[in-house]
Amino acid sequence: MEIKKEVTIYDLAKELNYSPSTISRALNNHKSISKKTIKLVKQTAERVGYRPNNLAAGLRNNKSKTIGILIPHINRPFVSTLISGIEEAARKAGYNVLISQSYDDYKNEVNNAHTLYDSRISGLIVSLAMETTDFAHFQQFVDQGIPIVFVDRVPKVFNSYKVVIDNYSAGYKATKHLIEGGCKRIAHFAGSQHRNVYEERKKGYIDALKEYNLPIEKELIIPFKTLSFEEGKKVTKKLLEMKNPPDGIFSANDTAAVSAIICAKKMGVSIPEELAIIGFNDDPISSIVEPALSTMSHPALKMGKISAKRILDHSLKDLDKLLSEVSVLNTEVIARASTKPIS
Amino acid sequence: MEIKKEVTIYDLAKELNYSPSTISRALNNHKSISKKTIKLVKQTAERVGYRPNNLAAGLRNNKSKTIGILIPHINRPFVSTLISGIEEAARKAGYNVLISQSYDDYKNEVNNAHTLYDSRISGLIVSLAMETTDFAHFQQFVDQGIPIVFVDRVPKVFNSYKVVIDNYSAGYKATKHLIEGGCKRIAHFAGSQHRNVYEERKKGYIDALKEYNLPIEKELIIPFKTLSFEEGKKVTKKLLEMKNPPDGIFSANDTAAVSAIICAKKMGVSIPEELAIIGFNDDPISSIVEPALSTMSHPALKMGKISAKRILDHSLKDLDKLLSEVSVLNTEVIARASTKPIS
DNA sequence: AATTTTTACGCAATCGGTTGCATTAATAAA
DNA sequence: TTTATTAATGCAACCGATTGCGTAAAAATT
Repeated sequence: MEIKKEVTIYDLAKELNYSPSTISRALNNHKSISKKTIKLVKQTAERVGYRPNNLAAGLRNNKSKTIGILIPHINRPFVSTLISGIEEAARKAGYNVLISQSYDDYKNEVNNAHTLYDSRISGLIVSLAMETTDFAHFQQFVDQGIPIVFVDRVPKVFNSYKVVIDNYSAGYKATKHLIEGGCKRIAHFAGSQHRNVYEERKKGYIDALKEYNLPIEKELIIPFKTLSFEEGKKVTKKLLEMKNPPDGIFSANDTAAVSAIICAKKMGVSIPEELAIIGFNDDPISSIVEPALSTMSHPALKMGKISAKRILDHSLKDLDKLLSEVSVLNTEVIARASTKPIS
Repeated sequence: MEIKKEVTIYDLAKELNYSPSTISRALNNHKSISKKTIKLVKQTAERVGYRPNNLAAGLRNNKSKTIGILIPHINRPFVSTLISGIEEAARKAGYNVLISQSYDDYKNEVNNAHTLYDSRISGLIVSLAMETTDFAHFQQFVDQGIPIVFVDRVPKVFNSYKVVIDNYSAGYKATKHLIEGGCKRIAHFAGSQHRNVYEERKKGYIDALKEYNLPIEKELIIPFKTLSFEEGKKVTKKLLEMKNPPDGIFSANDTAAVSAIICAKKMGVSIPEELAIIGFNDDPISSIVEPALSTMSHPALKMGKISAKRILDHSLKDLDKLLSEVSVLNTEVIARASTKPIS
């Protein structure tokens, strides 16, 4: 199988008796090239099947029109929708999207950051691994003026773009929703306290309890490792076997919340009467489980689009300036059958 | 903000008094470079924070170590898991992964194929858009000897790598499962007949009916556009309002199947006694819905890994030769509560 | 008509690795 | 010791697009 020779701007130049510079400028709509020439060049390019070589352009510009994504796991509803939003915005702007998953492992995150850097991406979108506390692997991007957008799971200290929801407020709202439904003993399924999202949700939970003069009980605040289905079932079983079991659960994600519903039902505990449950994320399973899970909305698509936009707009900006813009999106309680109506 | 000068192999060359060629070869473990030199070069590279420029290497080699993915929608369980599998295998081999979604639109698919080509990917993994019937946009890859792996939704005619499940057999098994549970009138939620997956599932369905001497009734074979939740509800309602409603449904995906369960329950139809339902894919919702949905397994992660492997191994192969290998994976009935046990 | 400005384009260097073809030094074989 | 090999490295061209600077021709201005 012979490989066809690719057509380059040099071929176009020869064909049209122009210099490669003119071809290049014509293809990029450079203002110093006449409309007529531009049209001619583009038509010819189309006709002969010219395709630009991003690698060559990228090398020359020292940056490819590519956004890199570094997330824990692709195959989770929130993340895949986030990526979808990024991809859509990026593609509209003529950018490609590189993905990599850390599997919530710090070392993978470091390696992937380097690998993405090697492709001279023009921006990086990151959702941190569960236990990442050191951010040196992002420094090289900063050194090169490459914008970083942290999304959802963001560092507290690192100076950069951030796109988040108000997790504190969300935790507060979720807990308040349970309280207003009549819950007196509310357990919390908490994620890693290294991560802002889980730390803040927990704070919101605690402050809501305080607000309503409910006691904060250590044994009702369960630290999870991964907020998985299995973990959720185990924890729920233990909780319900307590002499004084909780009458409400605020879970930091839907997966664990759904497992709680299933476990509680199996144990004959009625939902929401004996145990009200609210989750987080509005995953597809949350509206399918029975009773349907009340949860907090999580605008994944929008967060993705905003993140991409931050990067796309970055080059237009005064450097130094707005490098640390934080976008905080709103979330709301999605009340369904797993919690009681406000009494 | 000043941008730090990046360190290149030329800097390493100067630092170590070697030529750039030697540095390059050392970094790539070329056999003609002494172990000592290799070690020295790599240590120095590490120390001074050298990072290779993929764009430069890619330009020279006319191919970047990158796998391109072209799928309809990222945020679907099957697809995001497929991507996860691809990403994992690719990264292990030092490859990056570019993603793009067609949104099941032919024109997007064409554009994205070109855009991915522009990045000189070393292989393309495609799951076709719903209505794609022309494959000219893939020709440029063939012309350049760039391997294409079609996965799940594959063309019938295009000569290329393919990774699929045996959809015919799966359709047959699913239908047989319903029949053996006692169903006599089985409806089928069918997808676009342009796509192998849906066409073959339907054939399997039909042949199973024939096998068991059940009549094939046109009005029970429902052509869906997108197999969405909304579509599923509408169709189910109509079906159940027939004078002679079906007692079983084989849906070509889980989304529509779950919607059927929910709709049937709402209408007071008992599942599986009056209506047995089996879906396809084993999406997370299928085990959460009540009654839990029987479905066909769909080895997304494995399909992803195999697809990536095809591309990674491609360069090792005799060209011309095995360019059209087809990998067919097995699927099984996952029997749950939405179908009756074999009688 | 002479001068200035604008328009439209070309020249050539550059981005950072890679690699075929030397070349030199070191080792082995004769 | 001489010659043949082998090992280790350097030279220089190349990949394809971009862009600062220069220039000729056309248009505008005086």
